[in-house]
Amino acid sequence: MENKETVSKNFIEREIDKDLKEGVYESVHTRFPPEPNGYLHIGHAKSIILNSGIAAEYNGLFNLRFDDTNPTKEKSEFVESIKEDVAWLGADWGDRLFFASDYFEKMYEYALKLIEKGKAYVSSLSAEEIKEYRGTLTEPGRDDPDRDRSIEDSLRLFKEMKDGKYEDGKYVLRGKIDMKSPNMNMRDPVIYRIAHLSHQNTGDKWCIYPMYDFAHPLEDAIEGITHSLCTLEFEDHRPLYDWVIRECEIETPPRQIEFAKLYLNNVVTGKRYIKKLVEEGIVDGWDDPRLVSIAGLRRRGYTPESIRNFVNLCGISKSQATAEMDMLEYCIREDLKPKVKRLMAVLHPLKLIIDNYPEGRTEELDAVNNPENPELGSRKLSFSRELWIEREDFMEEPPKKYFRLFPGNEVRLMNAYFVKCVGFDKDDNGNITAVHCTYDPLTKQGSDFKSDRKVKGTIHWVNANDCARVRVRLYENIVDEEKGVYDEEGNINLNPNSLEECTSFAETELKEAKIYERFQFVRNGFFCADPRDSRDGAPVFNRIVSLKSSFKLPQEAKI
RNA sequence: GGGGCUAUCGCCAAGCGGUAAGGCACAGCACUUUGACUGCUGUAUGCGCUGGUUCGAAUCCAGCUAGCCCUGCCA
Repeated sequence: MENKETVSKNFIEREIDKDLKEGVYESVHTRFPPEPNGYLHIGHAKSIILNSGIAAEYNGLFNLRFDDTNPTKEKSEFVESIKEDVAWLGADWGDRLFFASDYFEKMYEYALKLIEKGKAYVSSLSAEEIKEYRGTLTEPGRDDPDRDRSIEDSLRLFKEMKDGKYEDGKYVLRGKIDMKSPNMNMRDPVIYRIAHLSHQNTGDKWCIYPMYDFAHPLEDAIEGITHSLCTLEFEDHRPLYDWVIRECEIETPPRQIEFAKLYLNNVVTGKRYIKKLVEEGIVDGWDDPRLVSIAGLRRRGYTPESIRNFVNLCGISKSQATAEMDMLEYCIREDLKPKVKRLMAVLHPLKLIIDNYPEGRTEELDAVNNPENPELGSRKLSFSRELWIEREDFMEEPPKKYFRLFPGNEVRLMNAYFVKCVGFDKDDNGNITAVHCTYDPLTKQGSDFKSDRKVKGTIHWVNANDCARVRVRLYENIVDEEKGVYDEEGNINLNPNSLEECTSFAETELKEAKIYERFQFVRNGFFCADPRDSRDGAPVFNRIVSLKSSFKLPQEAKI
């Protein structure tokens, strides 16, 4: 179900075509370089799918590389979760799983080379002083007092930094470029810093670590990356990227191309905010189904195909894009439509009594699992005098154009009979407790019953005497749509109704639902069971997407 | 006297000098054993603004305006 009909190429593909045509590169090699400091979210999915997709499209290679050059933020626990998510999305890195930290030795040698060429020097300025010397956006910076330190001195000092002779912050290695550059990144960027910390991959072997701007181009070069695709905020870094490549005299220079990040409307994506939600126990964790982390989407029931399709649908450009949830939901609907069984269940039950159906009698009915896909087979349904139907499928006083059950009206019970409402029971509080109807045996499903009797509504039901009790979690938007995601103080607007768990009834088949197996049930949703959401061994179903309904109840109508 | 990038329908997005693709969303009709799905129809005389070049401009030029990013020993 991939949208392979790429009518026109995106701007990155056009650039690559040009490079290939001009012989700049002979083949294509891309990479996804996450820092292992957190969980992946929908935004990362775009990069993963773009990078791996480009490689596949051009018969090239794709690497997964952990950009672990800062031990203060990285943890190995994230490495596994990232690998899992990338693999789940279908990106294939083959045997090319790398760690930037594996190149520390080579990077160190390149740094030595820069010092020897007079292109880098050891600075003894403090962090505050460096900031002060850097100038501002509108004022040029001033030269570092150590800028003209001799090559021999810098070499000695840098080696001593590496040997652990100095405490954190004492010295720093800086590239010698241009303190007056309008591009802040070019004002003698720090290239190496001292950090006496245990690294998740290299342990205590190093106490100096390269900065991103120095490390990243070298990582790309070492792996033979041709096209280094990253997000827009690195555009200003490209001159520095190219500077490193040039000064380190890389024979086959990789090329950095930037694209716009993907944001989703009305969802919380900021790591800081998600962390707060997790810490305050508002959500279960990083994989809470209400979040758009890859793990959350997976648990919520999204398929990798649906996410890939979504990313492709969004497209690649350089203008800031905020996609709507509707598009993501469309993609999961499209993907699941032909793949899942369509079972029945009722979320908010109301008793339906068929007055003219013999008491104690039970019959079996056949039901096709998915009319669009015969391969999914059929199942048996049990039918008897008392059923559960959806509360909103009955109205005492229906508004105009309501064509489900109301006194005097006839509807079809899906996969069963026509049924005509003949009355209803109310308790002392005026609540409807049961609906009475009569059925017409001639209208049994599958029979060749024909008549000019038109029935406009078809409703779902389950046998009250033989059905599964299931729990369903209904997810609403995690934020208040009216107010937007954040208020003026930066607090998240939480919708208190973002999660509703209700006890419902479903076909018995759902009781033994396999993990991650998806069903389409009740007139309004796709559902998915996740092992973490099980209660007493029974699966809890998550409603992941609403189907569209063109009938909206009037506001004042009561159900 | 900062620099870089972006600007085409409510949301994405094609277009690359020859007279505005497509998808999502929305609306209407038809069909229907899910008010779903499917099918058909409709939706920018307009491409941030103002000028200019041209037979012809969303596309080229000039000047504006708005938004995003950059002053980590983060990535």
